[in-house]
Amino acid sequence: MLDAAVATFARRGYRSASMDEIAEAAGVSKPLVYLYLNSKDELFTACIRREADALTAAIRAAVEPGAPADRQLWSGLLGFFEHTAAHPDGWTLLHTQARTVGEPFAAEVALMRAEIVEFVTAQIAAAARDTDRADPIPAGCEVAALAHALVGAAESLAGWGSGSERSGRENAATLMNFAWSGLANLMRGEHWTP
Amino acid sequence: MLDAAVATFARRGYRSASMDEIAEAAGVSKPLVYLYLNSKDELFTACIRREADALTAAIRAAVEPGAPADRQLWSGLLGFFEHTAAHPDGWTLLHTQARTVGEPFAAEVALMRAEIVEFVTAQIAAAARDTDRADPIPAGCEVAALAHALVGAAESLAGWGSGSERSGRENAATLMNFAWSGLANLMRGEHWTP
Amino acid sequence: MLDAAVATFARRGYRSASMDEIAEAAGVSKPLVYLYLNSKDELFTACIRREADALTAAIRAAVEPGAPADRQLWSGLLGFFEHTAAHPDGWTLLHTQARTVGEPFAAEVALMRAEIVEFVTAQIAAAARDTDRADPIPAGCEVAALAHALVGAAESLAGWGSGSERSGRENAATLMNFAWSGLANLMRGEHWTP
Amino acid sequence: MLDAAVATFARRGYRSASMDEIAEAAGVSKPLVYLYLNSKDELFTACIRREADALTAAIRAAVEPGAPADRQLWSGLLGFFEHTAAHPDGWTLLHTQARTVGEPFAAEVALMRAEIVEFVTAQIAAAARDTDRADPIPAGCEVAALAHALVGAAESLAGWGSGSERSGRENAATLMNFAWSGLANLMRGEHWTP
DNA sequence: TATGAATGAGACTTCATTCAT
DNA sequence: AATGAATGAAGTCTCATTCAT
Repeated sequence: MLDAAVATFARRGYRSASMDEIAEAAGVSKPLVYLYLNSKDELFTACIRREADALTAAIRAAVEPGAPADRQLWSGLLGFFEHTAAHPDGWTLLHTQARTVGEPFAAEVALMRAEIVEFVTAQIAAAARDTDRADPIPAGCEVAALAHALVGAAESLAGWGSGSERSGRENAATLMNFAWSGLANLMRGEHWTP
Repeated sequence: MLDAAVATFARRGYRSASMDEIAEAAGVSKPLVYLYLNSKDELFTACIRREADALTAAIRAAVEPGAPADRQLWSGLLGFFEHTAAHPDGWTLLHTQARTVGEPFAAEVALMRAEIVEFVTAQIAAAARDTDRADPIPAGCEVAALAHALVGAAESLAGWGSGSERSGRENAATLMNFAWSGLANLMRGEHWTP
Repeated sequence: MLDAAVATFARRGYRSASMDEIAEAAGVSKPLVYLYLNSKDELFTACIRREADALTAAIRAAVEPGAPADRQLWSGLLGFFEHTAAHPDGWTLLHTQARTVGEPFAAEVALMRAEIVEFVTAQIAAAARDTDRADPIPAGCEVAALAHALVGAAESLAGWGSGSERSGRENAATLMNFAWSGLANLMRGEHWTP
Repeated sequence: MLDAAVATFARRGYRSASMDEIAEAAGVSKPLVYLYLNSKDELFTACIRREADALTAAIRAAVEPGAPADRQLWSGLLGFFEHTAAHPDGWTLLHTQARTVGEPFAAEVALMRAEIVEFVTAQIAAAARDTDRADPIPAGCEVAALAHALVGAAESLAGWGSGSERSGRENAATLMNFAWSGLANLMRGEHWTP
């Protein structure tokens, strides 16, 4: 029943999706939906919560805990791309729809995103620690900004990949080449300056 | 009048924003809105179109046509970050709201985004041409993917910057260090492999 | 089970009381309610009928059959006030709720009220017969009207008494002083005229 | 428009009366009703308020300010009976329907009723003052109780009169004979005791 | 040109009522 | 005998859209 709701919300948005539509997609009657999930709000929250948990669980399951930072980031990205590709509706719900409805829902998603950014930040910081340089990252270019940029790039590729037939491996490899490699330079002291 | 519509749509979303609200925010009567823009759909389209044009124009105005690729990308990013920071409602409309409503509107935004991706792609390709290597970019890591990743990273930083007080220069510099530098490695033949 | 229904109907009204609520208050499942009493209408009717019968029975049990008219009226009023005070939900159901729903139910209550009015009328008529005057009650001031007035006064005191802590004896005494005494004057030929 | 609402609410009750029904009775569309009176609650409140004001105004207009107490009571009763007979729906709304819906509405009506009881109380008290007896009314039989009884009797006759064709004069005369005359006895020291 | 006034259509939600067990 | 599970029908309210002025 949540499956139908996720699909409908993802395709039509919170406001445009009607409870009639969701109930029909689920193959049940509308009052039944209200019996299990008490209101449209609660239904939407349940959908978000389920998809967010599924995504973070997929990422957590993919990373290899003890591995070096680049290896961890790589496997996390792989998990991310594979899960979003396998659950496009869920991904649309989280990335596109939930942020437009209002505070309580956006906050739910922001929490999940913060968790992912946190993970990426930790890997970058770990890599920075491994360098022998005292101050590996230049001013105005904080780790958090780098992490945000990386996550944004991943989100963009996830959305783009769903159209064409890009594999998760390709997307993850692109990001590692693109970003991680840039980070390495940065930490070696090679900045780009205008 | 479009200003009021953009602000209202950005803050409340397409479905939640009522024509009453928009008319009141514009300080005119509702039938007048219908006189100039015939329906809610057309009004929304007009808003998207105006904001999209403004953003692409700002970017175009910022780049220096004859400059080297990295310089062009840098100035384009600067234009992007400064315009989105100066017009947060417009940016929210394009990035957050327009994609949730449905095909015709999402397509409008996709067109604009394609134009930006195109510009970035061109700069990367130009940089690749300047290299003396025969095949500067490895398979599965097409230029388009790199461009998409870069644009996504920029979008993410734009949204993030609005919360804190990050300047456009900082965001642009972060991206150049992060991404361009990675590209340079790539073109020198240094890949990251799992 | 009827107890729960009476309490719920009295407190919430016919329409607002839901069958769920009643079933829960009775501590049984909803289908069981439908098994014994086939519909909400029938359940309500059964409640009314039971409370009406209980009230008339209480009054009947209170009056002393052979006593003089004033004594009979007094004891009947006492029975009325004591029963309504002891069963406030039942009284609310009959007096306040049943009349608001519509014809079939209001008629049920009207029947009970007619019975009470009838009893009062009989006492007034008996008192009139005891007078030696030929025409003890003036035109336009029929016995039935007097009885209706007396019953209305009693109903009003019953509702009022439930708020404060008035005893049934006080209420009954008030009415006897107020009304019966006026009747006595009337039968002695002393009218009030504008 | 309020006329239609009063009629519908009086006949069907608050819960059973649908906004569709009211709008149709008023000969307008439902949204128009919502435009002027914002919700069912507010509409009901407006109806109650209007009818309550009309009734108290009618009574106030009927009494002759300087007249003796019995004369004032008589004319007040006359005003009451004539107004309720002329506006049976309004009377049903106030007396039967408004009390069953819930606190805010019942309170509105209770206020009006308190005003009427207050008026009656004042007349009885005035009459008591005119007596030369020190303590004209026996214990347990407070003026307030008498007033409540009298008002209840009037309400009962108002409801009864609407069925048959009793005139307001007849009803008022009945009450004066019935009650006022009893009061006179009371004040002369003639009690009824069991 | 500009608007006050009006409405058809559709949304969320509730509830009396019934099966299958 | 008793109930968990399910639904058709109906109700309150909102909103994009249009006239008459």
